[in-house]
Amino acid sequence: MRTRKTQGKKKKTGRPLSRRGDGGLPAKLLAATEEILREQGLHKFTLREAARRAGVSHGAPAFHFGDVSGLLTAFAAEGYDGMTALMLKYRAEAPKDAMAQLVAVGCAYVDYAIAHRPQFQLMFRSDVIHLDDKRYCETSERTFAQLQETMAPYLPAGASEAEQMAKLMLAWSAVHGFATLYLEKGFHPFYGDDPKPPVSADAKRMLELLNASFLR
Amino acid sequence: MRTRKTQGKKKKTGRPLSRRGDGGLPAKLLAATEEILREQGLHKFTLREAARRAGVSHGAPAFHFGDVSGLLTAFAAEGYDGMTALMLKYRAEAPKDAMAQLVAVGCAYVDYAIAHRPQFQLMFRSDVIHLDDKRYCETSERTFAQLQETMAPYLPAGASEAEQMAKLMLAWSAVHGFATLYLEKGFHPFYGDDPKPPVSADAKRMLELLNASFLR
DNA sequence: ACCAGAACTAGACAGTGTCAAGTTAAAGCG
DNA sequence: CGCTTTAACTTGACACTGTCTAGTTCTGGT
Repeated sequence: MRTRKTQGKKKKTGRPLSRRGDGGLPAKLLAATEEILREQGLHKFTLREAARRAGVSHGAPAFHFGDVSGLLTAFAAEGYDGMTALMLKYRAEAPKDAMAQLVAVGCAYVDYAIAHRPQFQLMFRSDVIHLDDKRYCETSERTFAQLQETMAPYLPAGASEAEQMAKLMLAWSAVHGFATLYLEKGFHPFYGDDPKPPVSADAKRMLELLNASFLR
Repeated sequence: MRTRKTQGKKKKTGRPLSRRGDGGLPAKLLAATEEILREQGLHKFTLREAARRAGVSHGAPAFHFGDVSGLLTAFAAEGYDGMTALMLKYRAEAPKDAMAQLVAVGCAYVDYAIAHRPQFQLMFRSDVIHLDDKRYCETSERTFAQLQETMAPYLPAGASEAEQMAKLMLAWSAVHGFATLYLEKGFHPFYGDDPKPPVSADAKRMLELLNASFLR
């Protein structure tokens, strides 16, 4: 009730922003958020530090995002967008058969998680995010839709909707669980303890295994 | 470096604890932690509030846990212990065949996560926990060992160690991912949106499906 | 020329984690 | 018994936080 967003930024002339800005303080704040999260982690993230890095006063973020959760929610939503984009990219580069498409989506999921670790973690941190945020819901559903779409060929047409949903959830669970454990527990099953191996290859082999043994 | 724990509490007579206590301020603090997390969630958890609920001054927790992360780490370690205990319980109640034992472990994993939601979430929140804490590592490894043990019959003896590890990880990923998404995203695949159905049944059906389609 | 409103700034407040120093009471020892 | 040590706290201080409220400045529209 306090997010004074007034209305959209689609007036002809664009908003003026006092003197300095080129128009994008929200964008700057989101960039600062990423910086801080990457450097210090979520527990050391601070609204005021974000404002500092964006070069504005400590009260400025509240105007655009209302809340510290508001800023983080927006950042998480950006994450879903990025992940969806990566899924589409991988799919476009992959062969058109069902298996390759599904692997592409799974790889994008894991790769994005690894490349944007704190953002990915934030995307599922329900205690710090406004789960009912409109943009957050939309972007998150769009990501899920990709998974659903590429899983479709593997869902038996005869089965009940519940059974199909379950299988879909299981696939998502496997990919999500892998990404999570990879990040939070430092698993590198195929390459031992070496911390910086081709992580993407890790994900790919995991997904191949998933396909080989799970999808019939 | 500041956790003045001095040495163990195993002197003959037991420590005196000024006047009030029956000996267990750490235990009280952990109980208070659980209470707060359950009521308010992690983002509203406060060392001082924990101290308040335990009836001590705001500086007291630092003496036993050094740090806010120290307290949370201890609480997370307790969580691994509880989960291990639940696994053993379910396994004891289940038939002795490999499949039933594995299902028991998986069920315990998910059931524990649902029954102790904030604790489970904390157990994997690497940014807020001291990952190198001794007790945390021990308990966490003990939990993992249960999974490894019950998965053993399903790991092909001929395969390389890496391949076995991968399969183990995949199973863990599936169970962990399911629990996580269940909690963070509110999935109830088998019962629609009804928020309070027999959650345990949800988990069981998911695991049956996992067994049926993943484990050959 | 004027006004409404967007996009901030500046100040204040209660509450936080951490630290240093002080306090209390029991344990150990002669 | 008196004396010292030490575990287990308490108290007070500090810098910093999120949020609120009240200005301030600048702009486009009329």
